[in-house]
Amino acid sequence: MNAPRPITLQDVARAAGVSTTTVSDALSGRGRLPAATRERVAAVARDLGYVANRSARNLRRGRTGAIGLYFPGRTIGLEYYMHLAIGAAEEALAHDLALTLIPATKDPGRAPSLHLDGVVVSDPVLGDPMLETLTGLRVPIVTCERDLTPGARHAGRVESDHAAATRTLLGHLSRHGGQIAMLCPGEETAFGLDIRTAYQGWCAETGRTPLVYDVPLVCEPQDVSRAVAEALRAPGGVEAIVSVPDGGANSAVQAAFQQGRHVPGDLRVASYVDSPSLRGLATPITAIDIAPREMGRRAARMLADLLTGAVAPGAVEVLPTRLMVRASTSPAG
Amino acid sequence: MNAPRPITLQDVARAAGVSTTTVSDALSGRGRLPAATRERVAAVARDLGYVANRSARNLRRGRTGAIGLYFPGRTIGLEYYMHLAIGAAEEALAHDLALTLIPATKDPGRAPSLHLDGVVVSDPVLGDPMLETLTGLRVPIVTCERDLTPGARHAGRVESDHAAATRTLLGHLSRHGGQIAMLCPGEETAFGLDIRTAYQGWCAETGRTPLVYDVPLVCEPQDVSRAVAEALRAPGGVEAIVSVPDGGANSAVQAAFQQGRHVPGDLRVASYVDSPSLRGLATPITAIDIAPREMGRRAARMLADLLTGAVAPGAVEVLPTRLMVRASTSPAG
DNA sequence: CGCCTGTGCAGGAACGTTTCTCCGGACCAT
DNA sequence: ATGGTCCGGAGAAACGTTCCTGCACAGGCG
Repeated sequence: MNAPRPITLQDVARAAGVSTTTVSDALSGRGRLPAATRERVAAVARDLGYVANRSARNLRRGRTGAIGLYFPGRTIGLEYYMHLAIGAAEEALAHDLALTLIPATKDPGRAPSLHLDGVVVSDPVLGDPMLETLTGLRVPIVTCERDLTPGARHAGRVESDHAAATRTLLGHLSRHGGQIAMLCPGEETAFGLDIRTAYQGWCAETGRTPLVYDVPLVCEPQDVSRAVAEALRAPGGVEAIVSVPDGGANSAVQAAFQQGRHVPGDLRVASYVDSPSLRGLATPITAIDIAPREMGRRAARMLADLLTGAVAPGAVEVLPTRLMVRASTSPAG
Repeated sequence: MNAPRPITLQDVARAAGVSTTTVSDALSGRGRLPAATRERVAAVARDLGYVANRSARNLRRGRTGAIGLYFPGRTIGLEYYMHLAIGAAEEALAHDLALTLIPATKDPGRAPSLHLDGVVVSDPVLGDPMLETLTGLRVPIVTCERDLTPGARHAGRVESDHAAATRTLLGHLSRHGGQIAMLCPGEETAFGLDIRTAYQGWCAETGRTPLVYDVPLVCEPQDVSRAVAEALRAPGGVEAIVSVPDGGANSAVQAAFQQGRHVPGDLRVASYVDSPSLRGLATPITAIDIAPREMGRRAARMLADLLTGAVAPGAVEVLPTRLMVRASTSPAG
């Protein structure tokens, strides 16, 4: 518990018989030093167990050494965000940045106590007051998915091509020309909006009637059962159902069964969001891997690059998605 | 983007016509200053929008201003941890600390780049090499649940009384003297160990044969179906099944149904871990609320208090749990 | 009137880095 | 020899706080 005073640059300098400048330069790769000196100093530093004091470094550099991660409160719990957070933390650490969790606070007055070099905002929700608070920090912001707020301009963005993914999934599901119903969350996030729009576009192009049912992203089985029951009564016949939330897909299978439809024989069911729990079901469910961990990684990397200037503001990166075909939509299933 | 130079103590001092010492004292409540001066200086600071530079403060105080949060990689994804993380972040912020996510790293060599005042370790897993790495940081550690590592001594701990909760749940389930089967994760965490031990003790006391089935904390429906099928063949008759993982409870209900047992009429099913998804099922499932958010809060608070000296090392806090009775175990159900 | 205590504040030295500036010497060409 | 260039490195000033120390003045007491 009684901490031995940490080793400082000065300690290393004394031990190596050089100035602190030389030590700093040697360890950072700056300055004009012969390789021999660099190595000698580095060896001394290593032996002494020197580790730079971040506070001092940050003070001097005018940085904070940390980036924040914010996601809207309603949909926490979803494992998607957990993986995104871990991916972001890993990548941040690789860039020598700490990943600080930003809790949604009622009181934006406390926000100034956030002392960050930049912020990653995952799935900004239209109208979320925290967005304004974070913008008020006047640091670069990278969003995961578009911010639908009118006039919002952020330093960077990573997004998935949900429109393309939706069409791929619909194309995979479509077989006999029947309707495909979709259980989809609202339009207050780019995620929900893009999927919905793509679905409606696809329906128009293929001459189908859109069957959209509103469900929250964290949905309850009742919501799903009701929607499925209603969908199966639609004129023209429903040949497939897509539940956008991963938590709703299994409920859809169950609900279909209770309506006397067997999956995948009588009805195909897919989830939009993939998750491990879909893979292990009695009837494994087809879904789209939207790679949350990679999303977190890329966002953190982009923010880090934005901070060093390696990337110019306004950057946009698109994350590939993969359709994971499983028994719930397989002809053989 | 072009940042206007932030307001410093000196700026406030100049504007208020006092020294930086006075400003610092006025804002921090230290020193010998009349209330009038304090208020005047505070007003100036507020008007100028002064916000203290954390790096400088931390450097001076020899602190880092951040605490870390670590949870073992395998069970990430569980919404329990997400809520715990948010609770910890909220409480940390209230104590003017940042909550930094610590990703599990293969390379403990990079760990020194973690510059933290303390660490919260959630559900330490026996044999996790990161535990040693974190201990090597030589900062106070608060664990959520006991660390089973022999000889492990941490600065503080928050835990739930899983033994008592288990007995409460078993008492609630027991009705006709039949067996109660339990699907339980392993003994490499205090969580699994305590539940298992309490279950076995209870069985011994009530003259029952323990029926324990190993399932991972993130379990797949197959694991559960298999265990349920096996349990229902047990001699003496099974009157209830407990799935410790929340993700397994609904699978257990389904599996029981496939074995011709109706819940709760023919068989009662409960989850140990509660989660929102259990509440919304067709047959809502009884479970124990182990309050992850509060767990995160308490752990962060304890760590903060440990840092200020408000709490002495060796502190242990026990979190209350609540049995949430729902239709899956209700006579009326 | 002198001394002592207490009040209200200012000075200034840290904390550990980074980085700008500068300096001595070696080396080369004139 | 003289001047210029380059190399290897040292000095020292920041960065914005905190906090220890000290000073001036006021009032009370003998």
